[in-house]
Amino acid sequence: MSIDHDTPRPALMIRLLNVAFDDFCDDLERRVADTPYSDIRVAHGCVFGNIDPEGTRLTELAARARMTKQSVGEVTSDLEQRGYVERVPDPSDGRAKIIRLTERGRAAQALGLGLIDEIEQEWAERFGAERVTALREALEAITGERSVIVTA
Amino acid sequence: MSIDHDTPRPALMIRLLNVAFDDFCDDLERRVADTPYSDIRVAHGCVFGNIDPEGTRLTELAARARMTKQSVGEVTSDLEQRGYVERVPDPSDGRAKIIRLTERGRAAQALGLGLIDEIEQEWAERFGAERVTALREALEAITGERSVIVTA
DNA sequence: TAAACTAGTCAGGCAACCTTGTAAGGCTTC
DNA sequence: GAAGCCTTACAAGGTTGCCTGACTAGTTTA
Repeated sequence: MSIDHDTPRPALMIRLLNVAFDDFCDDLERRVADTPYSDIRVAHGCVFGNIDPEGTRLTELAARARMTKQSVGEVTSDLEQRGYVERVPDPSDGRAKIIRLTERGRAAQALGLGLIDEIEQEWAERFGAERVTALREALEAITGERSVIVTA
Repeated sequence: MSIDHDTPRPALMIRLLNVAFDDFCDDLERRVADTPYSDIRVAHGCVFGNIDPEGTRLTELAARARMTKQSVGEVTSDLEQRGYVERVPDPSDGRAKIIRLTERGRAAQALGLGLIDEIEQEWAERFGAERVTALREALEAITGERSVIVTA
């Protein structure tokens, strides 16, 4: 098996996805660094991006984030220590704890989600709104992630 | 600052990109595992995906992969040990070495690139060709990665 | 009320990156 | 043609962000 090296090859899809995601993360990181919450890293997103307003259990967070409980637990401890979340016992189950945003955590979350939307907005301005809409539509179809229903 | 929790929120763009990329990697990993090159991991792609047919210097590979020379050097050593690439001295520069695919490496590369295209193809069948075309078009525009010109 | 299950934590590990430092070969400039 | 600076690669060691496995404590089921 060999490859034709004379015809220019379209970029590999895996690379396109990788670069796009990477660029997004870098951009987000830079923006977060310019806020009062500069100690937050992209990895913290597994909590901020999946937690319900009334709080969420670790197991549930992990499932949503597609990560292990241990990993999310670590991130949670870090956020707890920094004052962004707190663990309170779940009244309905003695084993469980509810992870809940603190006031500071809520502010940071709102700001972070805003920055994420801001970047998408800027992509639309720079590269065309239809293009970014099509991107979103395709990604939603492929990943099966339509919308996050966060009900209070 | 606070968030409206009653209106369902569209999925975050960063999550869409993350999940899509992750799914792609997982799929690729599974497919590679069913080939004679099952010892290849996605991280090896920084070499396979950026190397020229006549070979490429470490520094150049690192630049294309957007990684440090050290990281790519590690991956290269690993691939070298497994017999996929070899380091030969660059005749035009005594300091440099050219990283070149072995016969086995070329076969693995061809197979891997084929699998990547195969996944994109299947996405097109499952989710609609126009959708995947639009996805590719948008990603190319956003990342600035139009095509890989690999000339022999 | 014992067995089976579930929630969370602790301990340990590993891949994939990074930074810093060193050595050797090349280019430049006087 | 030697001094000084850049470039190429490598070596050592560290960090991040995940993972698996083993365990404790509480809950549900038979």
